Amino acid sequence: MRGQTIRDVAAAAGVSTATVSRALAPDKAERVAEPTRRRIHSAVEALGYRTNHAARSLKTRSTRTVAIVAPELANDFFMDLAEGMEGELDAHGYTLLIACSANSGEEEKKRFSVLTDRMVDGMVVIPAGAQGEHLKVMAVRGVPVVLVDRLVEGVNLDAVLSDNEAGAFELTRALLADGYRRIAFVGGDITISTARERLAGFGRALAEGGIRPEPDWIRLGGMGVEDGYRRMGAILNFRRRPEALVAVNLLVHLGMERRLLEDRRSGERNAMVIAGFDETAYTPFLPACRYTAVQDAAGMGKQAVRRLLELIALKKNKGGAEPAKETERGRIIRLPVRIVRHQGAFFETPQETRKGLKRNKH
Amino acid sequence: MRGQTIRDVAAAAGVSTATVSRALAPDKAERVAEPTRRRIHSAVEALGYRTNHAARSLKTRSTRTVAIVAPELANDFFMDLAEGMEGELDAHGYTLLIACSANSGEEEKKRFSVLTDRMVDGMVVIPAGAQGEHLKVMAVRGVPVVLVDRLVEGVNLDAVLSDNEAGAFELTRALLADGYRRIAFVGGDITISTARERLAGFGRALAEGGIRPEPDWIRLGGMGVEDGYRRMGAILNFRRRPEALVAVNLLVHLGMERRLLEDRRSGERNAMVIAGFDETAYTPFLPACRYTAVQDAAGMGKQAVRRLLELIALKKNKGGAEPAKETERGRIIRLPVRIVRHQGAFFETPQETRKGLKRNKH
DNA sequence: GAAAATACTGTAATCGTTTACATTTCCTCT
DNA sequence: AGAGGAAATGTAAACGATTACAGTATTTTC
Repeated sequence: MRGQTIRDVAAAAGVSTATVSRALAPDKAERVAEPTRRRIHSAVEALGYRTNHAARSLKTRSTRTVAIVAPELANDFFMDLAEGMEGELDAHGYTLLIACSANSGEEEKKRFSVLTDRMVDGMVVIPAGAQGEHLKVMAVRGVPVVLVDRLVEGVNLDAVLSDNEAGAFELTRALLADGYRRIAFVGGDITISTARERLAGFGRALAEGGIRPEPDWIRLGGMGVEDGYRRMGAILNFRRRPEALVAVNLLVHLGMERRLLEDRRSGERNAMVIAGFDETAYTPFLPACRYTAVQDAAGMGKQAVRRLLELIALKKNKGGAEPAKETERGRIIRLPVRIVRHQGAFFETPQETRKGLKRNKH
Repeated sequence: MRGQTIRDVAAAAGVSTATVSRALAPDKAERVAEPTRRRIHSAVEALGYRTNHAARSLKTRSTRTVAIVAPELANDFFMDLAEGMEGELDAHGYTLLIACSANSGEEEKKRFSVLTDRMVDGMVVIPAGAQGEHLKVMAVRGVPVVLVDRLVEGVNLDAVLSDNEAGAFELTRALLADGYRRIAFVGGDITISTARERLAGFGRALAEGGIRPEPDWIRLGGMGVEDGYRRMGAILNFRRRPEALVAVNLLVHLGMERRLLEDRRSGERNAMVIAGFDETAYTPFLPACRYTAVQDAAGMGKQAVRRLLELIALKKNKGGAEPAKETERGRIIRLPVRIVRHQGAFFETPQETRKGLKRNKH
């Protein structure tokens, strides 16, 4: 069992190793006469031959492997993304390697070097921060990279993003359409492109609705659960509270809901509604959740992989001499988000819900 | 930049390639004189040499890569597991490959063959079903495999499991201690070891509490959200309802909560509480959730990797002639679960909660 | 019908390591 | 002092594929 080589197959099929190699090549439809090909394939079958990828990689300088580098693995968005990637990769005979940057640029850098050592053909990166010196290095070295979820300052790498601006815009507009006028924006690290875009969409919707944004109601800062929790706490202390809130992302949203839940447990009856990004199997249980802008994470993974495979092919053809023409770099693919309406768990009955709201119907 | 080989390093350091190779070997502390080693390392530094893993793998027949095969990627348990694995692997200079079996044994088999082709050194598998002919093949071929989460009939592979019996036992006992007497068990595909063990723990707790289980209240069948939803529907139609429910797993639990949420939306005020397995960031929002038995998924990943690395080392030493001595196979590691009490979101105030329950304090 | 193009196959060098075996040097021991 | 051994290093043959180049048979072209 140990060690059926291409030579054994060649012998069994009565051809040379070159022919076997050609008959078995994955992408290039090498010209091998049909009968020969059949003979080779049955020899392969009979001997149980399996091509040795290490040897192949050594020669071809490619591994048919791409990596995903994410700040953390335990994260809904990431999982869906990975699942989307895996599907698309598998269809092209590639395998997925995963690495976790633990939310640190330093760690991210280390992973990159390990991964390039392993000769991954390319990588999809969810950047850990807003900076990316190390990413620039990749770009220069000519390692195919596609960013996902957010952009990084100072490097023009290809990226697959959601249409964040439109998402936040639609979300806010939906709230406006429901009659809410006093709307706040919660959370968001403004150094991160995603947060900026979403805030921009929020602003545009307000403007379009003829509403002057209240400065106090734009509570920026942070992208984590804790941040949402704290910002919500601050808002609850306002004498003049907003009726509706747009959360910058899922984690912030979650923190906000947590805070509201506590408040409710201590007897308060707040009727604020939240519009946020992304949904999970648990969204129906979020007490205040009214709208979500759902990113197509799996689709993003698929697109990212497609683009990455393009880059890989491109590089192979150009022999890697130049680190990919600048003109072709920095392409950004935007995927639309889907707005979904929810019945927050607090709104037990439509009656209660309506009662709880102070709508200013216009 | 393209192609600094070990030969270049050898030349720069004034030694032979063999010495360089030895100085750079990862595990075996090959004997190389200290000054030479230093010279080599500075040459490596100076040239920016990076070892070519494809070449190394070709010679050593190992890739320092292990794979995780899971039924689906988008799953809380899996993510934590993967994160645990990744950490432990990284510490040993290994990388993680992920593959998705899409809940199909057929697909799982395919993945196995792709992975062994890629020469992963071993794999951690969350089995897709209860059968595992293909897994048996692995065992025979001598590919190191560690199962996680559940056992598979007819193969005695190593496995890392939670102490499911104890978990269900403690969960049920906690309910009993709270005064609940009418307790049901919901969901569970009895061909799956995990479900069997949990049901057994449930039964033992009832027995110990001197309670004769009501046959109608053991609603087996399925391990998914849909199953929980349906079973819960059936239970709600009983004339004689249980006061508390033990869910076989997180998905079933989730389905049950969904059903309850709907019921509540239509005006019902049910006061049933649920005890289930695993918790997520969303657990505080689950309306009826009173207790959870939390598996240490990350810990399981870590343990699985440890055992896997042991198996890999073992195999290397024995030269892979025999497919690992039977006596050493089939080791099972059980990790304890942690019982956590929750404030289901339905129980707005302790008063309401108490009112809602028909307790039979003894 | 000869030349040129085409289709298929073979020969053998090569990718960059590892490692068995050989060699050299330098102790240690009787 | 010479044998025996240990320690450090070197030599060179693999590992198992790919592919440039070359060769042969079969068409196509004019």
